[in-house]
Amino acid sequence: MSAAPRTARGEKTRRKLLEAAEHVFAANGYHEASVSRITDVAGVGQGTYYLYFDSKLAIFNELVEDLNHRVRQAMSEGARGASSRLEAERAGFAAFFRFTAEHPGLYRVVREAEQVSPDALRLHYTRIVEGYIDGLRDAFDDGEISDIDPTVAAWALMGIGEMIGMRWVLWGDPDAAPGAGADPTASGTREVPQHVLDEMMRFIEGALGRPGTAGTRRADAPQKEES
Amino acid sequence: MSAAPRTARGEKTRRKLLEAAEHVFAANGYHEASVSRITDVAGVGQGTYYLYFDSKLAIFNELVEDLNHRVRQAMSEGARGASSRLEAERAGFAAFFRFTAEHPGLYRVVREAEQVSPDALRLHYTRIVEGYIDGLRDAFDDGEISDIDPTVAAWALMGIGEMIGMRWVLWGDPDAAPGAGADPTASGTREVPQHVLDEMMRFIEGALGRPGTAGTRRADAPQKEES
Amino acid sequence: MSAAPRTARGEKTRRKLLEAAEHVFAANGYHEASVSRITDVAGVGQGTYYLYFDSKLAIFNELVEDLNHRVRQAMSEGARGASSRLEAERAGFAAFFRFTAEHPGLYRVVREAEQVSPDALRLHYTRIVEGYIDGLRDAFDDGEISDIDPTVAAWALMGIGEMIGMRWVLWGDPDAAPGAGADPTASGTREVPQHVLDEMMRFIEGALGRPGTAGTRRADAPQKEES
Amino acid sequence: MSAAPRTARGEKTRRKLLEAAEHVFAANGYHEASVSRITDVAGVGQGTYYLYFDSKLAIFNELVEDLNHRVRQAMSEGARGASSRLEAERAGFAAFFRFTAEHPGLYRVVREAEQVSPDALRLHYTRIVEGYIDGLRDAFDDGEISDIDPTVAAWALMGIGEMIGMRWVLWGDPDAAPGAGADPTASGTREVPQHVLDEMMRFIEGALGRPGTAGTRRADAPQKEES
DNA sequence: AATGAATGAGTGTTCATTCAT
DNA sequence: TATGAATGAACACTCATTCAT
Repeated sequence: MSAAPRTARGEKTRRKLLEAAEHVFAANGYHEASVSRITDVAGVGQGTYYLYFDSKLAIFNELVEDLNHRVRQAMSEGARGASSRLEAERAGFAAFFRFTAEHPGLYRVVREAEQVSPDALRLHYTRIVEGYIDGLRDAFDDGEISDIDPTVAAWALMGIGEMIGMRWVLWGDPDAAPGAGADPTASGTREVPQHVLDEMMRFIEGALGRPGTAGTRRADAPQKEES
Repeated sequence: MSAAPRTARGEKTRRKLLEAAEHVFAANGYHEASVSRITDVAGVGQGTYYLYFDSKLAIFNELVEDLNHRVRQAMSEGARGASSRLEAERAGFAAFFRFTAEHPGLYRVVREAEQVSPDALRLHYTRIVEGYIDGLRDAFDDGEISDIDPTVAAWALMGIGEMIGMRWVLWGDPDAAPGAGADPTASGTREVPQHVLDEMMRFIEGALGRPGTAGTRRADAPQKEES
Repeated sequence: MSAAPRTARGEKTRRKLLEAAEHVFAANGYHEASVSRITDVAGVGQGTYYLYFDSKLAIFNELVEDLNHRVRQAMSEGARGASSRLEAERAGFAAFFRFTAEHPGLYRVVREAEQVSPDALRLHYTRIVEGYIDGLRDAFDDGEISDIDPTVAAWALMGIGEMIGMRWVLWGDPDAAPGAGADPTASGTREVPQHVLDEMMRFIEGALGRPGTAGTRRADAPQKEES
Repeated sequence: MSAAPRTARGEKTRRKLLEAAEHVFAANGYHEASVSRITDVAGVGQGTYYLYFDSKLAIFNELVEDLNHRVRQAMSEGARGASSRLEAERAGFAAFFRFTAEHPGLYRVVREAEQVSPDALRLHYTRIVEGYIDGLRDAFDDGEISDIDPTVAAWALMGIGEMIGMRWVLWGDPDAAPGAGADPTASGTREVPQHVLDEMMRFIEGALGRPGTAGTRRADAPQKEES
């Protein structure tokens, strides 16, 4: 049975393990990572691991959780201070891409979570999507966007960000030889090109439409979140 | 070294292995699957596997390839006979969701490919995206959509389909108890609700804009030209 | 059960298998070699092998036997026509080294036989040694060498040839980096340097002593009676 | 990665594994031996093995190394206290044969090393030979032997010892039925008969010759070690 | 709190051999 | 006579987890 650390020393050990796990999972993916590699990197004994975590999965879940907090924080910080809804949206995406570029392992870890810990994955996406939904609701209420179902739109936005991020941040140069972009050790400093971000925003802007215009005809049938 | 089957019997065995592999990978994911599980399901000896495939990875790659052909075929068949570009688009997505519902393993396999065989994954997405790009180019040439960069738009569409599919086809009912949607053995017959498909298409329709305008020009092109 | 070939075609197939086996065993050693590699090289089906040989070991034994005939033949041919016993001895060794150089696999195969098929190994050495014994007996009878026990001397000669052959033919250049001489694919064309052969013969000549004396009598029997 | 044991318990386990490996390799040869057989004999779990050794080969190499130290030690201890060079030589050989008789696996292991770990084999022989070379040099300097090239002579001595040891220690009684001497489990208590040792020493004594006598005529061309 | 030693079930893969055709 | 398909036991090696200290 793992236990919460009861001392400052224990607290520190636990943090070391989490940090080590992030690196190891990011570099190798869940299955390639091993508990002993994590404890090596953390500089603690193998047995120590099980003082703080019940299993290999436990630390992974915690990591996904942690990553989720951090992306969302990065996104809302990025969006903060934007002068318009759309600008905020754009800044949020940019922050997301930046975070992905700086933590390419995030992507790997999260996508592998699908097989490893589906609940963690669902929670991760759902929380981000909830942020989008709130934003879309507010935007609609403020008359800035059309009456599109915010839940559907939010998941669409999630997908757009994920795919564009994968394509331009993780894979990087499109002309790279096959295999190159797949190098897990490739530096994650690639940026989404300005032009791509622009076009993506045009796409989204169009999608979300204009209030009181075409595409808003269903205002009379206000959407619940769920179908 | 694996060999292509030289006899009808061998051909049959190879097919049995591929089918077994699809089920086993779909149910368990790549890492949880084992070659011996595959050969058990196929009803052949373990050694027989290596007569046809060089490694565990080899059959996985072949499977991703195969799945890629099949989704794309399903999508273009679904889209065939549509009376308009948008209808075709919608039919394509519907076919994609149907395929996903019928082969939930597709999703699992393809997403895990990111860790396991990144090249296979890239090829998979890229091929689908290329189809989108072609369609978007034609649509633009025919004056049906705005001048948005087709590559960016195509990846956005890919993301939308992927995420909506994950959310509504694979996870199914949103109120399901956590864990339920993750059940790998859960039947894959869920459909994307009509309303979600509608809203998603509204989103896309808006995104791709109106011909002769920027995607954002849409507001000043009043609704009379609404289709 | 294997069978002797009953047709000319069968005879040819059997020979192809033996030749292939020689190459494969020589290149890889017994354990690394596989029956399927042999049949591949021979250009026949795997099943065909078992028409002619009962097991993997069977062909190995036959090969050792065959090799034994060939070295002995090479040695006696080499020695033929020598004008004196010692010259014959030297020519025999030279032929042995030449054979080893041309068939480096011989060495490998024979030495591995120790673990694989000890009887074959014993027979191999014993037969060669018997040749030495006969020669030594004749030499003694002709008053050319001392009265040393021919059996002991013969085994000593066997050891000398084997070790010198290993050291100078198989390992080749003494300054070669470790690992280099071990390369199983290294060409076996190295020769025992003249000087080494000379010194080795001096060694043997001294060992076999002078007729009518003990091997150790030699010092007081000065060189005038040198043959 | 294997690790050096950090505790007394670990030290003990490592030793148990090495001892078990010696027995198992000696009895079965490298290829027939299995890691699990070794761990069974050692009485530890399979995984434990890999705590101490990186591979099956690693323990084999260590064993050859270890055996090498032990034979050489046995040989120099055997030779210690001999009153003359020749007596020392004889005592060294006798010790070698005794060691072989007590550790028949030595032979098997070392000779199989040729296929398995050629570098280890070369090192093994080379080290023993170096001891011979030193002895021969000293003997020459002391005027006890002729000027024969010490390197060549040393390898010849190595070969003589090896072959005589194989013939009389490992195979034992010459009239034994074929197969008997090959029994890997046969007790290794056989001795080289007195007569054989005597004759072998006569052979060697003659070979090394007397200083300033026939057979030494090449004193004017002092030998370098290498041709 | 911390550790390193120990475990054993499980993995992908190989290969001598058999057999139906 | 010849074959290629099929087999399954065996192997080296890994790793999440447990435990005595």
